[in-house]
Amino acid sequence: MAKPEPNRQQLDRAAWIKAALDILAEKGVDGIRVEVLAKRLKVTKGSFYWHFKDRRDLLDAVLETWKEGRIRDIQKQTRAAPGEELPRAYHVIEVYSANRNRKGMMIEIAMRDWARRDAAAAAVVEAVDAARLEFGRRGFEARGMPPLESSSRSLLLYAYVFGLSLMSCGKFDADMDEMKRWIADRIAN
Amino acid sequence: MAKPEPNRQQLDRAAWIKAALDILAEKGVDGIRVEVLAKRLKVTKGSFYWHFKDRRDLLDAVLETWKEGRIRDIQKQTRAAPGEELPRAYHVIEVYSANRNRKGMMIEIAMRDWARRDAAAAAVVEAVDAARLEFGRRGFEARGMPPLESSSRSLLLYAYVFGLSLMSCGKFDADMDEMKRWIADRIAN
DNA sequence: CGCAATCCATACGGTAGCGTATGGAAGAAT
DNA sequence: ATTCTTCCATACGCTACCGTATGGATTGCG
Repeated sequence: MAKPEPNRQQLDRAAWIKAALDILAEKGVDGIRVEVLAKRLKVTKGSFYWHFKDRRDLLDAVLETWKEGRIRDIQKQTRAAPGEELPRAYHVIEVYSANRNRKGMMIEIAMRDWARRDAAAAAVVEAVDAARLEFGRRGFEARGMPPLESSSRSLLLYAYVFGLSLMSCGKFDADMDEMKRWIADRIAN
Repeated sequence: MAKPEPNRQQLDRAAWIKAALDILAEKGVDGIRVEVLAKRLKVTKGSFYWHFKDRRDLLDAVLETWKEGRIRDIQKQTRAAPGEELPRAYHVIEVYSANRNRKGMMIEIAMRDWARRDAAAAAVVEAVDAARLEFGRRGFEARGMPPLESSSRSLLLYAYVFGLSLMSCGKFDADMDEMKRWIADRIAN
């Protein structure tokens, strides 16, 4: 009768996708190799080719999974705290610019590197970026800022956050925290 | 007597490094394969292993070449227009955020993705970033801004520029140019 | 129990790429 | 002219991976 998922001990697509995301964070897209994943999951690729048509099938599934997750995150935040747009801007900077959320940030970078060469990945990244920018824009507009300024601040915010994550992830200065605070203020106020 | 370079018709290290940088921009580090480069240069890998010990030797040379080029660019700009710090900030944003300099931007991204997994690459990227940030900081300080603010603006400027280049390279909005102008103003003034 | 579907292991052929070994061509040195 | 150095071609073995084919094990179901 094809019940959804009663109690599955064996691997399913989700397990492969999760493993693929792990490697994506570590090694980039080119690191996603089916035989490597199989070894990591303690199975052989016979399993893989049962669940997936080929490697590309997995990659598409990874893209779709990541996209849905990011979009859902945005929607969650949107519903979460209406009327608290200012602290939210700081929070975004906090979460993404720190060494916390390291893996998530790694995936972000890998995704964008991937998007340079893959049309499907580019489309996914673009959709996620659009959603985030729109989210940020609404936050600033809710504080009474005009449309152009809101869009600009939103773009500045996200570009800054991602750009910072690219900068070697190291510290350039002892006053990094103060600098970050100055910048967050500059963007949000 | 080993004269430096009278008139060389054959390939030398520089040719391989240049080809490697081309592929780096197109496919990322993992795209740099010696047999692929050889085919592109119309030779066999017999040539490659004459000029380089192994693939890693080439990668290190690529890193060193890129690093020296970026540092030299900074120094050139530093000497070029002292006293014109404001238009220079706009110019940086212009040059890097546009679709011009596309290949250079591609290499920047590939380098940073590379730096996630390779210590040598990370060190190079960090050195280049440090030089650029210091360059920007001096620019703002020359306009009379205090140290912390200058450092912060410099960091914001570069993080924004690189972050923007990650955002799918597509347009999110019809008013993109106006937004960029607003942002440039926000960063520089 | 027997049967069928589900999920995985094993084995195979094929390509791409690394690094080595060796020979050959072309010019420089003597 | 012979020899030596420089630079590249060819051929080889080896590993990592992809995708397929096929058989085996387990589980739900009649």
